[in-house]
Amino acid sequence: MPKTSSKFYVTTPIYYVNDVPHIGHAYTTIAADVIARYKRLEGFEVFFLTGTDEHGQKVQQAAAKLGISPEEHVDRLHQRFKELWTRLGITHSDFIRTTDERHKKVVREILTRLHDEGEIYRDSYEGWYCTPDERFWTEKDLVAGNCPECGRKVEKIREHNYFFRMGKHQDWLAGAIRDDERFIQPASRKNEVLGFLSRPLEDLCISRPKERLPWGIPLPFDEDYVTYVWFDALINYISIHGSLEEIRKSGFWPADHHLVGKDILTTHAVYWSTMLKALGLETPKNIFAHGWWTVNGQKMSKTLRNAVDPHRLIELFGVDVLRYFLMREVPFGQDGDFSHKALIGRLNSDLANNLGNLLNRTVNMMKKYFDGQVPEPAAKGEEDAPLAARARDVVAEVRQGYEELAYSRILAKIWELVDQTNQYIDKTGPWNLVKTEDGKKRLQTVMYNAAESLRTLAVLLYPFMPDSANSIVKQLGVAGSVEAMGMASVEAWGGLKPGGWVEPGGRLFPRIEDKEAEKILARLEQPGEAPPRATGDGPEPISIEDFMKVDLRTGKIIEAERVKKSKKLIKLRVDIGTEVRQVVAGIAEGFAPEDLPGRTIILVANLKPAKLMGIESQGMILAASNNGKILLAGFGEEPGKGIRVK
RNA sequence: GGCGGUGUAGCUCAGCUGGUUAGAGCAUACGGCUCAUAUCCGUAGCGUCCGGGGUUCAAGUCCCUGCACCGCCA
Repeated sequence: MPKTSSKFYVTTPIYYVNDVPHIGHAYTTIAADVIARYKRLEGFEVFFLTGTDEHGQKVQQAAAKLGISPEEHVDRLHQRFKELWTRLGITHSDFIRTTDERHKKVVREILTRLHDEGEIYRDSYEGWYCTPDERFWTEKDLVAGNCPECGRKVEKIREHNYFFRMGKHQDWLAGAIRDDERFIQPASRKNEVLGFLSRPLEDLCISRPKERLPWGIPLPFDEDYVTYVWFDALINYISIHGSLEEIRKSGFWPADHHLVGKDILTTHAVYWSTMLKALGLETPKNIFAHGWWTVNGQKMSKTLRNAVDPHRLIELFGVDVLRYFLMREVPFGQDGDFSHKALIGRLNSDLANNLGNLLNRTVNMMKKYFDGQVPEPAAKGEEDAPLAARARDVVAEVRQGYEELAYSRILAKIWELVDQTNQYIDKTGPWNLVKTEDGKKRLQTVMYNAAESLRTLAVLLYPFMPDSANSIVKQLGVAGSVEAMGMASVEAWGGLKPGGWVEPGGRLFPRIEDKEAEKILARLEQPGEAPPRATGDGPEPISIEDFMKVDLRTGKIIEAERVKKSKKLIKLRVDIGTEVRQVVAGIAEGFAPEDLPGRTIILVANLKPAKLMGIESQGMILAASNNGKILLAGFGEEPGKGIRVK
């Protein structure tokens, strides 16, 4: 593997602090940590940056809602991210906040320079402004002439702002993206960006009037404005290194990987690349857009987040198990589904049965047959060469896998060595070898090889499961850590020094037996406890416009059947006049399916369809439940089908 | 509506430039071992490779078309 540079720079996005960290944040950060740890094992000087994005309207609003200042809000929230990273064993080199003076200094430097060079100009534009929402909309955004967000009236405002000449970069950027396989990954996302660039690229508005939005970095050349939050935020990737001059000298630019969620790919691929170009800096070598996690097939909601709070998962399963699951379950770049069931499956079969048991049986036999000392290899056998060959092959493919950030594939590959080592033990049969003198000679080699294989595995697994990897080498009686051994130690077979004393350390990964799994699932996957509410006893007051966004319709139930394997759910077909909807309702504890057809109910007709137990539900019916008693909302008289309810 | 993608075993997916009996993991069934976390090893089954048409000596793999789902943009 030729090294082009001994320095390696990887980033996560800086996370927006209008929300507490959840599994999605953890995912990106773990992915970055894995590659960072791997590169360190390869001997690179690694810079790994994460941080928080603390300016902008939503932060200001979130703070206002809590009745505290933006400063106080971001101070509190950024801490939550730091805490989680510590807990997840994240080895970032620095943590940047966009409110750091060191960051603001570079933002100002960049703005001044681009302004001086004419890359930023002042202009006016007209738009439709929604005062309560404090948002601008274009003509096309408007819904029936009103604000698409809240439905209220908008007014036409003419406003001055500053613009970055982004449009002129369209052609070279499209070319660069098209011609460089590595620039934007995965390929499917690259095509989307090219699609975006196939229509005219406009200049970017990079300011907001301070009177409207004070929470941001003032423009150095016009104090009446603050910097648009994205323009401010993207600069974090270089502001960490100091001035523009220092960035060039640092050796950490261009970045090797910007890991981002698919939702912010365009911003990075287009805004950021053109900003860099205007500054005379290279574009990053790679921007990798990963997918999103659903939870049990559903989009993550606040309620569901409660069940997949990273802290809770760590408490239940441990850091390494969580890291392993997230990296293994889904190819990086694709969307995936998180479920506790799948996690427990991975834990029990991959980690406990295959890997954990391999370590355990090996260490145990070493104890039993050699008083706990790693033996010197003695008599060779035909089983040896294939094992070493497999190890060599796996190491090579793991290295290749990192080139593409193919985490899931890397882990699958590593498990080929796990499997082969279990097979090796099985074929050689140490428990038979121990019975004869010749056999004992052979046994020495067999046990040595099993241990060497595990040592190799520990090195390969370290980026994903650092604590477990170090526990493996410790149990094998290896002096020193995996960090100290590095990838160089697995290039050739036989790096393990005989003579070490094994230290049985108990189960590396305890299985979660069925009964316990059931308990965990029952507790977590049912909707369960409501999430804590920010304020008051009920939801906040809403306007009549808010309410009118809900399309309530009368409907007649024409069919009802129980959803298999569900206690609560009934699948309904509801006639709302214009069409028949399939609706899954959680009312089975109050109604028998046969009692439902013919009843007129109220349906939320414009609810986004969702899948419950794999069945699509196109709406929700209104019902009240109290202590297990469920009543359907309805009418004293027959209103007819498809009537709007308000 | 425009552009792109996906549809392969019960589940999740791999199958590069078309070529011998279509693969992996999990799940299921059976067998073996006993060092080990009732673990491990082996064997087996199951697939109209979404439907239809075409190109070819040969198609899961290429072309056309239909259906379903998804993504980006509008």
